[in-house]
Amino acid sequence: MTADRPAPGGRALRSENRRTEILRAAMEVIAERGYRGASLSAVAERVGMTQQGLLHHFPTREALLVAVLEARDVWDTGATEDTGQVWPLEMWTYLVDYNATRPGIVQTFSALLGESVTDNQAAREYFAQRYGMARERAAASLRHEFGERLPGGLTPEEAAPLLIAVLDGMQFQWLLDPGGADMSAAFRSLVALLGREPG
Amino acid sequence: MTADRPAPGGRALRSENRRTEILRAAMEVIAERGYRGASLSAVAERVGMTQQGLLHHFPTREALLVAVLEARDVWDTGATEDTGQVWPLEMWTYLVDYNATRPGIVQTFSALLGESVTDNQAAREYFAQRYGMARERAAASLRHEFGERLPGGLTPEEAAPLLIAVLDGMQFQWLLDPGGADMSAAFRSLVALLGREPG
DNA sequence: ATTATCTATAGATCTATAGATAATGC
DNA sequence: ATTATCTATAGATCTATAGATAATGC
Repeated sequence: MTADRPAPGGRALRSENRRTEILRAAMEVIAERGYRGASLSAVAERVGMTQQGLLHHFPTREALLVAVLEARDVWDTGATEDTGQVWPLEMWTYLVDYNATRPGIVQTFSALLGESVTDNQAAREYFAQRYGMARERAAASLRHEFGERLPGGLTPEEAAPLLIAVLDGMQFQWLLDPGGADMSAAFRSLVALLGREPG
Repeated sequence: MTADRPAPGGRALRSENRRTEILRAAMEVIAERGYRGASLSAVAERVGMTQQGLLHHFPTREALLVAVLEARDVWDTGATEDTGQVWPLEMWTYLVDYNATRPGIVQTFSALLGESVTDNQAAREYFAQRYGMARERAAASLRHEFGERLPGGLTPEEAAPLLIAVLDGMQFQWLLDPGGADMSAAFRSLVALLGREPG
């Protein structure tokens, strides 16, 4: 539908569109087979070109993976990153609800997370850095919302990893059994636990 | 050290030992490269045999994966499964502490969990069933420990997925940054949140 | 001229089958 | 006889390079 006719605009713009199509296809194939299983041919076929043609846009397979990871960063953290603003806790709830509407992308990144603990260096660095930032951001949100002391005597820094862990852990439970595990409800349960009289 | 001399016992016993060696090697290679990346040759080389020799013990690559998954079941759930006994909540804490002493195995199963959301049917079925059981078991533990009402008005069934999610989510954070994320501490924090006056 | 894409292909793998050989245990 | 293991090999892939061809835009 989109790729049939030549796109308008100059060469550079058309090439950019093509890259975007390839990235989308790569994410689909990674969701289905993981990065290890995502061959260049499989991605190329989905875009309607040859594997060698794909390598014109991404010179190596690794470059394609890195581009996928960077693409996620762009629309996931978006503008908030630069500004350094504190996310209200509500923003996290919104993020979970949003993720619940796009299982494909959640699946892509859950598969990549799994591979990041193996010898996939690009994925490992990406996720290691990402989690560091996520924990900091979560701690800031919790402090902003609840102050220095949370229930159970927890500090925001102690509770932050829990918040991130619940997000990730629930993604797996949900992907494996969408009817049996409710990401949004689980996250709200955690917020309910945290949003009480400190003690 | 162990594999150099012929093992004592009959043929069947020696074959069983061999299978065990192969399984251990397979888990190591899966930890390093994921299941997709774990070639029969790589596993065989680690045991000191050829890939074709390995296929004598496990007729297909898939059979080897299934055996790895079953092996985990044996010593993970062990005897508790059959008896149907309720785990005290302390048992979960003990499990986390134990896992913190064996990063290799945690890595193997985190990698497999990642692949389970892709088209790896054996892993998917294994983990889907495993999580169903884990949530039930967690709910029973929570009910036994805290009764019908937990803080935040949560029921044991609502809190159970959180407990499992924190276990899994923290494993990833810990594997990616052992110094920056403390699995045991995080789990204890969750227990602290749950073990308070219900409201 | 530059860019996008293709055909051809080298060089590495990978899984699995076929069949030979050596060692073991009744 | 049975079991464990090996050599040889078929048949599929996979990534990446080389070089040709067509289309685009200054």
